Amino acid sequence: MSDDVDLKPELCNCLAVRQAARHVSQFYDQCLAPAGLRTTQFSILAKLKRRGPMTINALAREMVMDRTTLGRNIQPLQREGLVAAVTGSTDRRSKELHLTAAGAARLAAAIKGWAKAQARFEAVFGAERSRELRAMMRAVSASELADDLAAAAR
Amino acid sequence: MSDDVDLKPELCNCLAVRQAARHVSQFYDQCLAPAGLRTTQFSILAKLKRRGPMTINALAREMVMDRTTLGRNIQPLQREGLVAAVTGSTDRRSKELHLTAAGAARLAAAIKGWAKAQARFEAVFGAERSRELRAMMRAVSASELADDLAAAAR
DNA sequence: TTGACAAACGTGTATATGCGCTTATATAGG
DNA sequence: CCTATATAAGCGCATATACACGTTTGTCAA
Repeated sequence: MSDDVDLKPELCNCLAVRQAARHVSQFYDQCLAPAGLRTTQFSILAKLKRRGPMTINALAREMVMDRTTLGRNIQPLQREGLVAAVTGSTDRRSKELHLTAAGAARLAAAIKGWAKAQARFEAVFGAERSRELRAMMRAVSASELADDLAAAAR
Repeated sequence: MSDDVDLKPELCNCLAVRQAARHVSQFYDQCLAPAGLRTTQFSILAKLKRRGPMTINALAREMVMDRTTLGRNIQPLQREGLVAAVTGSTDRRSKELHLTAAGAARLAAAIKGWAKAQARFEAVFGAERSRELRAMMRAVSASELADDLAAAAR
């Protein structure tokens, strides 16, 4: 054997998911651009709409996103007045993120673009296959990959 | 009906893939960190190893990545001498990316970490399911989502 | 030859991503 | 009450991502 491991990039699960994410993100971004939102921003507003006010930590967990990443992602939204961050009433360390009226309006305006992207995706990929894809992605997002790592470090 | 579209983030194909990509990337990044490489960097070196010297455009296409993104991603690799960029011999506009000896060495050192990540992923997710996942992701990456958009703009 | 067009790449700008470290606040134990 | 510890969030740093625009170079036809 020439190498320890035969280096076939097409076997890398990480690369596969990242490439797909780039491709899909570009498409959804194009569809949302007329409304002045990126996909990440749309997701944040949609979550807040559906779940109501949440702290940064809680929202970050739901988004499968680092806390500091979310903290930075809300900055453009705050600047535009789409999201308001208020100090928690019971815990003054925390900051509750609220969807503003302007935020709800922007979200409503963007839904057309999102629905278009979604429809196109399912037309190309198939509704059933799309369901399978989402289920698989959810399983990946929920998988506890790093547990082993922590154990090995001990 | 309350809304034009019922706003269920769990139906968004884009969000599902992005979240999975974040989660998996973090894990692979942790496994590659001891070798001093990010997953993107590892992918680039691996591609160059397997395919030989390539131009920025060609490599970007293969990575399902914007040309300018790749151009910036190779900067840290150039700085560390892992990749060399030389002006194309036949076309002086193009730049051929070459894996250096140091780059090959770094790649070899990182393969252990990658194999560990890969093994852990397949242990958690299953080998067969992982194959399906990669096939699905490749299909997504290859799908021509934006064609419609260009047609609609006409 | 030269001028129009296309292709390859770089730059400016903005957002996205996460790690390590720090600060402010809460909570439990003594 | 006060201290040790845990938790919420911010900041510095570096990389990742892509669009709009500009520059250089190649190509082809008049």
